[in-house]
Amino acid sequence: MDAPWLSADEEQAWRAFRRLLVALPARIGRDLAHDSGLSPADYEVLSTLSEKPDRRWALKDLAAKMEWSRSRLSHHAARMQARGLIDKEPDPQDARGCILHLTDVGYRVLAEAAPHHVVSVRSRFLDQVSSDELAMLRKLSTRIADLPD
Amino acid sequence: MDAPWLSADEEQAWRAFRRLLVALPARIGRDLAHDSGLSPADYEVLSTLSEKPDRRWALKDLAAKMEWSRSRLSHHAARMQARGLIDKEPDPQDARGCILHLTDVGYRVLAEAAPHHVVSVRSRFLDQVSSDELAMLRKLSTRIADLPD
DNA sequence: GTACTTTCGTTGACATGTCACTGAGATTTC
DNA sequence: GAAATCTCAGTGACATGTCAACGAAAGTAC
Repeated sequence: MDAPWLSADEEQAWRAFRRLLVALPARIGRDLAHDSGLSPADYEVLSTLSEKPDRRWALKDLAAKMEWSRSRLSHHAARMQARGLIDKEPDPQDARGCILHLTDVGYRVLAEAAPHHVVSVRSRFLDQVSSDELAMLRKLSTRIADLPD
Repeated sequence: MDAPWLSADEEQAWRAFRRLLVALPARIGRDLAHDSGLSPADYEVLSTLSEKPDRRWALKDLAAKMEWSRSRLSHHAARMQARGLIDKEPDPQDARGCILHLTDVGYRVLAEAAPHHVVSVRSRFLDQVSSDELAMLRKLSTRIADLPD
């Protein structure tokens, strides 16, 4: 086939980057589970909920904010509710809706997890890149992630 | 808590990079499934197998090469075998062992998938970064991925 | 206000990956 | 060469995520 192909440089860069795409989240996720018993998904839900002053967020809005499907968040919220990390309230604005609320337990778990997680992100990622590299990576990440799906 | 925390720059860079970590594999994986009916894991197995002249690889060596657990590869190979993409042979060197072999069907599926996949990787990733950025990304990725687990 | 359409959260079936364990077969040690 | 140890592939239970449905409730058009 006279397919479009990758140059040696592109091939090696893509391979190296793919390794990073797999290894970095795996390592940070493992740290998180070890330190706090939370999955990366748990942490994302808890930390996003905690951003709102009343620790409440409509399911659909939280799903949109995290770029999750509503189905995924519905499943995950059910599991987190069973563990007491969040609870659900009816939405007074919309009888179909559902408000997720970070419980005190959830907040304490998050508060305990956060500093360990920051150490993990630092040691496994931030400490390894220069500020120039970090700035470039940020621009590049935003540019690519902002492309249409 | 007087926890170690992230600066605004670090925080934004980490957020942007996390978006990329999620979005890029998802998009390329969706393209792959749409174009070829293969998952990213399928593609990685097929393409790695195809690198050997005889299209054969011992399960443990293939798992090590791809940095997968043997359990994961065992499960995945069983599914791929059921679809006729690969088959399994006893290892003449080691009666515990298992040789995975890319079938003709698997090879054809890979050959059909590859050019589409290259287009996808190009349009969603390579075309979006300059050669300087790509070189930096490669160095940075290798440096981080090579850290101990 | 009544039908059509859209949105919301949930559900169930399914695919994938992890983990702990197993039995068969190598390898090492003495 | 027998016994202890390690390695290999496979397995089952489980957690997570996707997808296509669904019923209920809003929103829209007429």
